[in-house]
Amino acid sequence: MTENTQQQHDSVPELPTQYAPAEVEGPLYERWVERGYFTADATSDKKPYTIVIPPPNVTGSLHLGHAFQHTLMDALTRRKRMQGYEALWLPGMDHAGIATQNKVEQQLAEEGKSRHDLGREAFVDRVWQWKEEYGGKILGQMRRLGDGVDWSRERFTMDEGLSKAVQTIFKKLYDDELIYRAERIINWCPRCLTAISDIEVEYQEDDGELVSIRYGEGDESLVVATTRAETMLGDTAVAVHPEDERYAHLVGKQIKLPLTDRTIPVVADTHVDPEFGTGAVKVTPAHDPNDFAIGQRHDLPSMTVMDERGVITVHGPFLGLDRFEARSAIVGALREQGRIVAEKRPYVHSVGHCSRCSTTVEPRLSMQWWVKVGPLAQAAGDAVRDGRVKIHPEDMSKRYFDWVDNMHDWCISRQLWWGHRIPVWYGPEGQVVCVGPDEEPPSGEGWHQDTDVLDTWFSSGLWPFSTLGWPEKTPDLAKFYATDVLLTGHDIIFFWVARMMMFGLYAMDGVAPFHTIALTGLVRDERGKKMSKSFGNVVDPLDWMDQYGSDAVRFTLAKGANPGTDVPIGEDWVQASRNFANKIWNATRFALMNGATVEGELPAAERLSATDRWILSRLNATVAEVDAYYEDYQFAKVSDALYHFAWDEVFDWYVELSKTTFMGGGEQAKVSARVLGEVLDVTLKLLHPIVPFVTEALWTTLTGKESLVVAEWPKDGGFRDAAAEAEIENLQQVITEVRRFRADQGLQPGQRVPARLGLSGTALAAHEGAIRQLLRLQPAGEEFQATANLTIGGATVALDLSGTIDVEAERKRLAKALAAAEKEKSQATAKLGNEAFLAKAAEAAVEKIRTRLAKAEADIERISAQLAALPGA
RNA sequence: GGGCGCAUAGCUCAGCGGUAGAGCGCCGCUCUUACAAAGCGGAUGUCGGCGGUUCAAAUCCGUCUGUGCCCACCA
Repeated sequence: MTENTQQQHDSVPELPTQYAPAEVEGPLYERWVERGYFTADATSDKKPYTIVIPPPNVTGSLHLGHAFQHTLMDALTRRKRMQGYEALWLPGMDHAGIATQNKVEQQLAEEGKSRHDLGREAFVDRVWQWKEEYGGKILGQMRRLGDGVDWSRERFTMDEGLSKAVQTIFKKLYDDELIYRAERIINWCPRCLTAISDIEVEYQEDDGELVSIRYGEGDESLVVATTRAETMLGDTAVAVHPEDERYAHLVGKQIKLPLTDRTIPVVADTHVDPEFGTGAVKVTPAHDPNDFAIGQRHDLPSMTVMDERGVITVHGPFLGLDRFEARSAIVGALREQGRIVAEKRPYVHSVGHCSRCSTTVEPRLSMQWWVKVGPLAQAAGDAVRDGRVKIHPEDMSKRYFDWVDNMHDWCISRQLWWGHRIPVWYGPEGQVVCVGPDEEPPSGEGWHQDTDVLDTWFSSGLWPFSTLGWPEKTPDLAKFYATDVLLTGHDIIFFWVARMMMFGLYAMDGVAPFHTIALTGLVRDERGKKMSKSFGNVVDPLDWMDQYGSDAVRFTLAKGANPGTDVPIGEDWVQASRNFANKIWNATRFALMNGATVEGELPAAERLSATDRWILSRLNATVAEVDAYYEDYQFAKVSDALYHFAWDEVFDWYVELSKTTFMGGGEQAKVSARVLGEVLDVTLKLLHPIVPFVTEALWTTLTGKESLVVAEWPKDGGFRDAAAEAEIENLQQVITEVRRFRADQGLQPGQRVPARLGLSGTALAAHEGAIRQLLRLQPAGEEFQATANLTIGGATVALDLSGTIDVEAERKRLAKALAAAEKEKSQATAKLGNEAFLAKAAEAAVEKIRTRLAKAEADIERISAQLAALPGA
């Protein structure tokens, strides 16, 4: 080691031999926040780059799905920040109406109370109290992950500004007649006691029972089939197909409804499928959406037979029974009367369940508020159709169109207490007044506000602009709207993405809320199975972060992020990523020990060794590659490219090849130290958006500069050196082949072998030191006897194994190589003998084959000679 | 009932018209200016089946099988 590098060595801070993320990560994050790196400036001249976080539920805690999406969003914003954008990643939480209300109701239940014991106002206070105490656990976890969000702009969907936004847009939609109130069949959850929208219903195949019941008497009777016998109490007709001759004589007649003293008409409706069941359908307008539609067409009365808890309200033997008890009781009663003509059980059919509590949904006739989605959805579809908004990956756009082009009106009122209360007042004489945010609600005798609140997704639909201050014309809104990328799971395209598109276009004068929708898959376990509590395979990312570091978790997730596809993750993989972080750590340690530096100009190309030029050429190519992948949201490819470049090319080959140079000292060592510094500088920058902690710790040590968070993103300087790349590839081949030979000969890795190298006339001459070093080859002494001669890529390596050469092993090795080369030759020859191929294939393809052939022929000649030269041949 | 996707090494996945790849796992040998959480070397595939297009198919088309997801007012 030269004096100079020794000096630098002494001045370098000591790094431990293992990276300890737990000690590094926390303090770094706090420092970033304190220095305001993540705080965006609405007044800056820089171009904005904005991402709003999909607001996690206030009740939520960080799961791998969040960790995954956050890693990607963080990587995007960190890179853009480094590229000189005014980057804003805006955090916040969703009040999560039903989920939160359920949580607090549970808490109350433990005290033996219900929300009704408290009353509305006190209950809502209690929820706020809960939020302060337990809510937002996820925010702390986001810090652990390293999320570079702007905490000064944190928002909550129930905060004052956002509530104002909700009221403003409600009023605007109401005035534009895009919000209306109507009595319809809605999905009702008898446990949550509220209406829910269509997409909050999850259908699953349940075992049911299809019973066929005879309605009417004698000639004037027919058989209907149903899985929901309890609703028959509310039947107000039977429907048949108009062209169904079996029932033509009954259409228009009244028949007796069993178990009641009512008669109901038989109506003809084309909705009925004559092929299905008996071709006759009982019609219960108040408890089934299809029946409701039939009822509308035939002007049938609606008869509600259940209350909001699903309890029968019809006087008689079934009064007070729960809907499922009533079902069996009614079937039993009908059986006694001999009216059950057929039963089929189990009968598997699709049944709707509440997505919040899994209770079977009860379709129910009720008065609710609706958004008329037609024009809004049209605009939302058009924005994607005409390319103003792009969906990644593209095939997901089909799903988006399926939805927006077929959307039903959206039921937005919820019979809950926690949420944005509907800003409508009703007067004593039936007046209905929608009140804007700056207006006084009507007061006086008989006036009262609607008691319902809005669907949670109503306020989250405003998120990309409400969080920036809308409806006020704030500097933030001007600077950061429209946002750039919306990154979220494909599972909430309908819940959230489509709604933001509708509201954004509507409220912001046709400007879409983002130009790109990047959809991610879902995180799964290492066997590709969905993570769920019932499988017991749910992993808390915090555990892994504690054990392996946040960077390891982040890198693993990014490496799995193939566009739109699900991401499997297992602990082994996190370990592998931790190993990678450790590798980066140690490579940098090595560099520091050898005086790597970023000080001073990078030496001109003429002063660089081929090894230096090779790595710089590869470095620049990698910058270009990584940028291209980032622009295409190919995070897996970004990570993969960096992993291999860093580990294989820089940490293995370049570092190993440079060791001789460093040991040699002198001018060349100084040059390489500068090159290694450069390579590390750029590599750490490239890695930083994905693994921010370890890179920050190392980079600040390496450069002595303030922070990588605000460092400049590398640019492809355009430096390429094909000759150097070819030369180093050749060098790698020589080394690999000799190593293989050594391994075949059973030589131990460290064992030194006398060797004579024939490199003159090849570009490899300059690498003799490295070759000898990496292959443990000693100079040939007086007694040197070449017992093995290897020829690789124009170089010859003669080794003296002092008679210990394992001729059999060598013969086997060579025979194998010869067979491979001969196969290669015959393949290439066949190809080149193919007229059609020569005529039609691209010139480059043909040239490639020719090169292969030439190489194969040379190999055959060489290997044959070596075989012949073997003792005893 | 419609729509979309996927089947490639033991596992999880890239590749998507011109010599089958990665990570993990597996088998050897090694403390060698950083790193054993490492290094070096090695083994492993009728690219789901069958047909077709092409000079050339894991890659394009058809079909079958298996599998996953989404949508739907399946009485």
